[in-house]
Amino acid sequence: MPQTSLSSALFTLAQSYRVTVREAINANELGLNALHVRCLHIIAETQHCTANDIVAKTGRDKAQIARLVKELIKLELVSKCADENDKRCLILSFTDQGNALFSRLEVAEQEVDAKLCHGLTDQQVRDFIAIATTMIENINHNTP
Amino acid sequence: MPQTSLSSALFTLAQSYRVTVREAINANELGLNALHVRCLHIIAETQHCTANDIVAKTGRDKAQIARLVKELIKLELVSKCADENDKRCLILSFTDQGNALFSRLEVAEQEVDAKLCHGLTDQQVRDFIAIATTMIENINHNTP
DNA sequence: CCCCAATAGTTGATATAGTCAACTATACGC
DNA sequence: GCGTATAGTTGACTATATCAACTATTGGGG
Repeated sequence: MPQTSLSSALFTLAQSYRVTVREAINANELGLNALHVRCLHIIAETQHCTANDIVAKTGRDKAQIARLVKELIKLELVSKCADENDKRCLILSFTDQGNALFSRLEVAEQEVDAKLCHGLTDQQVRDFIAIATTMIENINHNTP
Repeated sequence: MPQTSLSSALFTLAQSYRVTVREAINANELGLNALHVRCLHIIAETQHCTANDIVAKTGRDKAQIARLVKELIKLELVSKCADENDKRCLILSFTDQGNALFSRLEVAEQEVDAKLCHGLTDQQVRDFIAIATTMIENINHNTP
């Protein structure tokens, strides 16, 4: 069935994406969900990453992030250690296991992305991301 | 912060969208969530709409839809009545209240959409929807 | 130096959303 | 009529998300 409106396209896509990522991830027996994956990405790309950084970048509730991080630590993918200068800050970093898993994860993600972008040109994908980014900014900034 | 990858753009957008719709809807004191809204749209645009139609169009679990519809009925926005030819099918239609609310809803949605699309051309929005639709098809169909 | 507002993180309680499986009632082919 | 498929409902459960209260630390005035 064709999607006509912006809202239904977005909504359907988000739902489908969530399901697909979950399948891909379950298939890879990693035992993680899409938000775990986002956290891992953020930890990977943020030097000196704290829970608060994740909250800021995801826009999620800090309680949710706290529990998520706790799970990652219990899975021994991530470890935390207090910042020397500010002991309130707990810096998150990958364990060896975490690094290994993250590599596998990147492969799995590329597969999902490839599937998602099947039949689309690179330019279309770039445009899509650019427009999505604009929309995100529109939502976040113009909130009068 | 800039969104670079497809997955994070999608994920962030879906999240932001959900929050914004919820705000818009709460602000309008309608007491409905985004899925309620989708259901109302589907009921509006589908002649002879059944719960099953909603399941098909949303891809959600039928249990979830059953409960959602029950809520809409309790709110007296929608009524259901058995099909004469097939009494298993319960056809959903708006009550007068439902019609009135749906009109208000359309206005609220247009505002969200307008905000979302601020600074984008009509062509960009059309392209965006088209690409999103392709992605949805990619996910749903090529599932080998 | 000590108090205090601000910040980082944790936790409990609760709400919302999504999933699975079993069940009822009707319909249709044979 | 009988089995089977279909529409919808329900219960039990899991996962996600949110709110508010709490601890521990920090840095800045007085």
